[in-house]
Amino acid sequence: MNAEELCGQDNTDEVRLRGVQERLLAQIFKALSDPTRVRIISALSQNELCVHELAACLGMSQSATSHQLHTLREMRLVRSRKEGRHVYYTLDDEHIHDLFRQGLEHVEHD
Amino acid sequence: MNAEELCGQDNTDEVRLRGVQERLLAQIFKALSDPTRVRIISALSQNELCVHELAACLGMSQSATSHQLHTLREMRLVRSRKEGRHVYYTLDDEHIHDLFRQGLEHVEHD
DNA sequence: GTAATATATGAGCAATTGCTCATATATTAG
DNA sequence: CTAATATATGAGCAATTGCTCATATATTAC
Repeated sequence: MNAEELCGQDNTDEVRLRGVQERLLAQIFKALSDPTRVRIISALSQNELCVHELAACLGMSQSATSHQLHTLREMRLVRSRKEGRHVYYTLDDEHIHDLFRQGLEHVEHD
Repeated sequence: MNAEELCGQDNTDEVRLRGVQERLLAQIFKALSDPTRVRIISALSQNELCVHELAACLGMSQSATSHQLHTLREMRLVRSRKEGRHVYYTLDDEHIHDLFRQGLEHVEHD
């Protein structure tokens, strides 16, 4: 049995696609792999918040919060909406909410 | 509105519990945040495999594979079973399988 | 017994990361 | 206009991480 068969793949295109998906998946999980970012997702799963509200909520500096939001925005896990001086953040879509909640369930049932 | 209210929490015990859960959740996501580990989970979601089979499948050294399996075992995402000289790994439970598949769906629908 | 095979693990190192600090930009208040 | 407020971002630094290399342990083959 060769390595591809052990991985449960025989079609070359499928293997390539799977490889791309695994990298993308790792990126999403990576975005969720930091406690601060999980707390941000957690807070945003309940309220739309602007940066300085989030910073207060996390007990972190404006700069640190903004940097993390930048990361989350790049990963398309959050969306921002500008209103005057404020920039309000929300979760980008229901998928993220679901992934977060399913992870939380996993933690709760431990 | 104070910071706790912005986080959607008013009860102190709830806040503490939520904090613990967020850390645990970040740990699980962290374990899934590396492409190599995602590939391991992906492979194990299809077959039970021993270390050198996994190494071949990943195209990585025995040592690197074993180190990553150690991490995954510590996080209780995989389980090992010894049989003679071989140590066979499987996903620890259905929850991990579900989390992996839901993440994958998210990637596929992008 | 020795040799070969399978796995685990400590040390070390380059790359990445999450913060701080300083600073830039943008909007509102006076 | 100037001052205050809200956010973004580059530089830098300490901590973490994912690998390699060497080596230890365990099992099987002879």
